[in-house]
Amino acid sequence: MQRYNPSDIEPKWQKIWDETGVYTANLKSNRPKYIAMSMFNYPSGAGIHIGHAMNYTISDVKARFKRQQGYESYHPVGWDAFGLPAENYAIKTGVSPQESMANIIPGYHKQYKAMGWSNDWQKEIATHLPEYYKWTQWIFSEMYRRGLAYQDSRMQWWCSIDKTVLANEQVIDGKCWRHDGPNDPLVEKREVKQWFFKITDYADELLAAIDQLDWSESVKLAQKNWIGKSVGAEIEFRIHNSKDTIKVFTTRADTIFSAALIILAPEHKLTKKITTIDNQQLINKYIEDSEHKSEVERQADKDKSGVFTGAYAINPANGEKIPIWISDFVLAGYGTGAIFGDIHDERDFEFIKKFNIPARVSIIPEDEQEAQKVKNQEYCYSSEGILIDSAEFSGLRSNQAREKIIDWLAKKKVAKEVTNYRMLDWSVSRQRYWGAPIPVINCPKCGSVLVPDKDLPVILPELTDYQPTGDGRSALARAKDWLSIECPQCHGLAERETDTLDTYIDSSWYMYRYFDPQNQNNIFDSEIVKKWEPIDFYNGADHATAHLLYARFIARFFTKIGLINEPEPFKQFLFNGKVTASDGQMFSKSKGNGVDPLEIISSGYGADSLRIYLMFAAPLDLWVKWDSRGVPGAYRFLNRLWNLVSEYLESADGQLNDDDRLAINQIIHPMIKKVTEDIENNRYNTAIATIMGSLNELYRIKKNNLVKCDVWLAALSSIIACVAPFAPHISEELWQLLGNSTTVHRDTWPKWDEQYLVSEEVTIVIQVNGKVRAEIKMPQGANQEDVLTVAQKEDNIKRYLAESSIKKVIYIADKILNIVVG
RNA sequence: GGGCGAGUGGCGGAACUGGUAUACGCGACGGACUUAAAAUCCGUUGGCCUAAAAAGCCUUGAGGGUUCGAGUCCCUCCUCGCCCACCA
Repeated sequence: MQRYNPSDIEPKWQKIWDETGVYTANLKSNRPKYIAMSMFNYPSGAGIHIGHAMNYTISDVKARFKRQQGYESYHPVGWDAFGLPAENYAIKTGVSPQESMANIIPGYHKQYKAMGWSNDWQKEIATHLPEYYKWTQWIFSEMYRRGLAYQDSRMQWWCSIDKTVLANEQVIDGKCWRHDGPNDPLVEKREVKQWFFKITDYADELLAAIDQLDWSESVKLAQKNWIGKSVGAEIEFRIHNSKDTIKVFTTRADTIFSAALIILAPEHKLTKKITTIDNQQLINKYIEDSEHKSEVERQADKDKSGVFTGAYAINPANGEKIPIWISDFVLAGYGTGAIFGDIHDERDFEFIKKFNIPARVSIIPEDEQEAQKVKNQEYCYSSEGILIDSAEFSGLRSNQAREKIIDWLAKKKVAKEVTNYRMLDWSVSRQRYWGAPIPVINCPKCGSVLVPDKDLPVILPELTDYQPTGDGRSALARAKDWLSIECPQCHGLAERETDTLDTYIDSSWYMYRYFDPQNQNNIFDSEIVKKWEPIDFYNGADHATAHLLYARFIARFFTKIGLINEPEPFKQFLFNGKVTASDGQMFSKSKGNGVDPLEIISSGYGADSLRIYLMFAAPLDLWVKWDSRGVPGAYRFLNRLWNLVSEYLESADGQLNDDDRLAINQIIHPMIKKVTEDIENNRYNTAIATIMGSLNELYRIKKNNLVKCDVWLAALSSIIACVAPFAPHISEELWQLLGNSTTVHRDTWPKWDEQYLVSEEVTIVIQVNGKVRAEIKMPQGANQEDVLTVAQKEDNIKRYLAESSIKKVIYIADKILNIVVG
């Protein structure tokens, strides 16, 4: 037989799989279903890199494993094609994004196939195609019709390079996520009219459902923090000599009696109105400064700054007159944009001390000495404690007083219980070209009017100039023919909306389109989706918060409108690690340290070796440092498997004695069990290690005893089937060489036989006082007395027992005998 | 600053609910094959002690504790990584 040469067999099988459609999922099958997928890819001119190889192999192994187990297993493929890179490329070169995508995507097909991923190409989707974004637009319309999409003017992050609005999560360390280099500018704030999805309506249920998810813990936590629920009270303060009132949000209503001042965010609506003439100049300057101050500067500048407005508020709890200040550490976007400051909060404490604002203490610890220090205001006491100087609430514990004080203020109609979320509504407008146009017509008479469903999709017109207009509108404002349209309501002259939808919308529902990619009349056939939902396995190394949260939101929305049944789209989510360069640095184009999977494949090692290496190097949730010697190591393993099968095929027919038969079975069956459980539990590295170990043991046995017989055939078949999810090409080749006429990739997963999991003879470790002193062989299931009797005959044990007496014996069946002597 | 996670050979990493620490792979060393090299195959490989073996001692970031027995549980400390970061 020939030597193992991946360059021959890999392309051969890829072609055959393509032609025979082994990986085409029958969505109407009666088999149990399984769908495994990784976050879909953004096609760029660079092609796939080693990180993609990692991500997609993880879900491919899962899909293949289930397919071999007899599931109708679906490993879908699609393209997250809308987004800025293709548009920026278009601006630079004049090549339309539509054309770039048409050029780029076929290259990805080749690369995906070269990696041996078992994608179902018949159901491929791409978000930039009108047949897809028609339904992205439809989702917007449905949201609008149900009151979950609205338009509002907001201060928004603005990237001066891309000339577009950014969502909060697209601002990283004060810079645009696409331009975060040292020379890139900081983001600015601009008032922009935006479309929003009311995700905050779902905040509570999105939060509540997190605990039940079978997801990586770190991601669950990130989601919780992102939603950021906090329960407290909104308390209303009258302004002295004015009819206006200021509402503040607090989670510590129990500290209200020590309120020393009110602090407003500089952007707060009342700031300018209440400022007294004497203070106007300073206040205006402060507001102006903080507008220009970037988020980075605000954060870097931990030192508290602020200006007194000259106005006073009345504490509704005790009638005290307290000053109103402004400071940029108070965030306009959270709560009411105003707080009451008191000595029991670290930040307020700092502020009060810095500006010498009179303050007093209302919570003290139980310890008398400490209480005295707190009363002397030596440090900030922000923990729970006992109330003092708090009228009828004095003496209560702070955690109990909290609710009582809110009730009391509520009766006076100056407070109510409120829940706040860190998460804001989802800004879905983008002033960019390369996205799904928002299906809205702006009519001078009727205002915003939805494009009727029958006119969807609103096709994105091709342009010659893709540069945003710079006035805040996308390049679509230049497409005059496209822009002007008759209003569907009054039939007067109107204009189309020039904003496009955030690409996170495209990716928040794509998993459902996979089940019915060609449907022209509906977003998808609910019956099919209800059969296939939820996604059984999902993985990725990015997007722990935004994408997953938005997908969960859309799934809940779909559930409410009856399209699907499962409010949670992803049953299991694995947040896998990334691959970095050997020095731990991220791969990047600018560093030129990238590793090209296709180069490794074509260098002769093949995709199978690359796949094995990536899955073997470390547990899936750890980051892997690329090691160029890893792939050759994986290749050696596959080569050993190849050579063993070759030798078997060239050997003569024969019989094995009972001992050898048993020995081989006792290698293979535990392996099957371990590999099955490990893949199930996403422990691919130990699954591969187990197969390697078994192969090594078979090598030890084969020396004199390799003959063509049922036991060897079964052993080799099992090992090939177990390798198949990781190394699909070599296993298919060897499978066929062993005489099979059907593929190894369907219905071939071996079962283990319990009788071979235990051996008749076991090794028992003999310890004296917890230290290993001997090993003895005993029949499986021997009792303590027998083991002890045999152990006492061991020379080394005798030495230890000679001078002391046995005080106690601990026996763990078939494992350990510990003799305690004194 | 807050939260989460992790520290195991020269390296990546194993170790089930406390029960033979270092599986598997890489690297290194020795041998076979070869004119030679690569590839392949066989063997050795935590440290100390030893010519070698046996026996023994030490070893899972540091220190302490619980236990017959601790990488695993508890306490204190150190280091690293990731995420969030003035959210009232």
